[in-house]
Amino acid sequence: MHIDIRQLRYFVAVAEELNFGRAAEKLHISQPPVTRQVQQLEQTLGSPLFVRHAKGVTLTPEGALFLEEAKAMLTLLEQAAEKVKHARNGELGRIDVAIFGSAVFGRIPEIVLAFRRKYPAVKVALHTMSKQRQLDGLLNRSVDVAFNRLMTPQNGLIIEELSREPLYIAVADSSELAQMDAVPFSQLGKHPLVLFPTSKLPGFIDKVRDMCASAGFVPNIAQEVGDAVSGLALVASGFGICIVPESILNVHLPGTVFRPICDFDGDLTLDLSCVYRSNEHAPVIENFLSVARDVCGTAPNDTQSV
Amino acid sequence: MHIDIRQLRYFVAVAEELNFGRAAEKLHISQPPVTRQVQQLEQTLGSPLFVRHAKGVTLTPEGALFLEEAKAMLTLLEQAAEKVKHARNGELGRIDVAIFGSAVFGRIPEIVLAFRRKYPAVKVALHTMSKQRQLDGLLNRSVDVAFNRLMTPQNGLIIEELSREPLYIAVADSSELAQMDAVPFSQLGKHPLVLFPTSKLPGFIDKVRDMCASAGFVPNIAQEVGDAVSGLALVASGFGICIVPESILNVHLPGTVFRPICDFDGDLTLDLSCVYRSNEHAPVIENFLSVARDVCGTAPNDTQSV
DNA sequence: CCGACTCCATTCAAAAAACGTATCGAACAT
DNA sequence: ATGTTCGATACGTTTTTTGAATGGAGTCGG
Repeated sequence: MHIDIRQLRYFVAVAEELNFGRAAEKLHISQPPVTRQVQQLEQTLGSPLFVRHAKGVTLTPEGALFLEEAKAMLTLLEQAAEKVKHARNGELGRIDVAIFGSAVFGRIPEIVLAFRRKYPAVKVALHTMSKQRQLDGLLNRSVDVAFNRLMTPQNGLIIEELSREPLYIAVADSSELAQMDAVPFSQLGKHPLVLFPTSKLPGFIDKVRDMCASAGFVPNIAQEVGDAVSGLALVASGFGICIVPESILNVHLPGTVFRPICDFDGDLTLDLSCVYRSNEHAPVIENFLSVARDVCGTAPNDTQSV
Repeated sequence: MHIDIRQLRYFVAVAEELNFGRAAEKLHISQPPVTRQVQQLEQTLGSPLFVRHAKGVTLTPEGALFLEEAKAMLTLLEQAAEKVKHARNGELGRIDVAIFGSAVFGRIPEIVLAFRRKYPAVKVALHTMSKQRQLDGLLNRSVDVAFNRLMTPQNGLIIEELSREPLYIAVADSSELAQMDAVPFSQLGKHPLVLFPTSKLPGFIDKVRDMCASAGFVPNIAQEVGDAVSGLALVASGFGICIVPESILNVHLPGTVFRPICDFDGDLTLDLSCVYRSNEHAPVIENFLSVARDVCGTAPNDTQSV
């Protein structure tokens, strides 16, 4: 009643040799099983596949038709097995990567491009989302790798720093600060600050407050904006100044210039980290991480977890 | 070492239920065989397909990938069996039909269209060729059904008359014959005849000679032409007259008119027959023949064979 | 015309594989 | 701690598959 792969193999062998005996030889078995399996196949299909005559056999029209189908199935089977092997090597599949808004100005595009070049059969799905959604996504497995900054350690997740960017000040080119080669940190207290909202980059606002406190003043936070480009636009319009990581220097907005910060002996950098599940060892993800490390020139063990 | 259809079925069942026990129930077997077949499949694929945890199982990425492939294979298998069944019913496949040059003016297009409408999945290949090539093609199986006229019985082939057309005379409209409602047969001796060459329609020239002999004169064969339209063109140019079967009346060539023949008590018709192998019982061919008979309104037993 | 040969089908006993019952063991939940 | 759920394992039984031997139909050459 049921068709068997073996029946297909035997049938194809006979169809190719047009001779039961030689087919059996090719299959490294004796001839009777070949006869029986083909007979069985013919019975389940309800139609003879060969016409037997004294000198070998020939395919019936139905046999010729079924030969095509049988071959297709056998190759499909092999290809399926091959695909699984490739998936196992992380060369095939899909990876969901969560990024943050201004990530497109940094090294993340480089990473994705390098990965796509190395593993063209892997589908990379990029999702821009907030830090909290990234964490949720990682835990409910809708995200495999998340990129963000200033991550706080989290149960079951590994945070791996890929690079660390110095902070710059974005100022209007009409501003007096634009005249300086580098802006002393103390100036931050004397100008209105444009910052990213807490929901988008939690921790950054606290980091700025801490830095200012250590320098003995409180920042004058004038406005929170949703994304880096909007912030720069406000800066250009003379609204205030903005603290940005180095990658934002790739954004050339008329009316704004970037200046390094001087006269501060604390930490004036912002990290770029990737986050992934600690219990996950899918080859696709590991391959992606290793490409990311490669692009950023870091070793795989610069990690912190809980 | 080898993947089995059963393994695929069991795997798909488990993947759909995400539970070995329920899958076994659905398959109407006990649970251990399911476990074993899936284990075996995983081993041959070299990759786990499920992660087992206390409450059922979930698919690994490789498992999800292989599930798609497995389903595709199973449906392909069913479709293949279905196709064979259709081929067996003559609803699928290919048929090679040989026709003669001027057949396009007769009922053959009707037949082919009716067949295509009834069996849209069958590919009909039409080949225009000479009578001898038709016979060769039938014997070497490159042709399944041939249409022609005045066939002589042949070993292994069945000749079946589908219709019988009265003969007409094609004359130039400027000719005196065009004035008559019907042309007396005796007039054929008094005008030059345009005929088809022996190679294209063997027998027709002899038939004409015989008819003339029985009427007591010899025809004046002026010219042999390759096809009916060329013959009519010669007629229009005043070269002579032409004996044509009724279906040629569908050809409206300016300068020619057709007239029935009168005053002859012998046979003034030409047959349209189809020829096929007597030992062949492929359903596609039988279906085609039955459509041809249907279109021509003949019974299936108007045959002559050797 | 007859015997040798080729090739597919069948028989039958042995080997292999699949199955089911019973049981184990781990992971939760109460 | 105890019961429950669910997948894995052990093992005896049944089913299926296999191979060697044989049968039987058709073909070829002398």
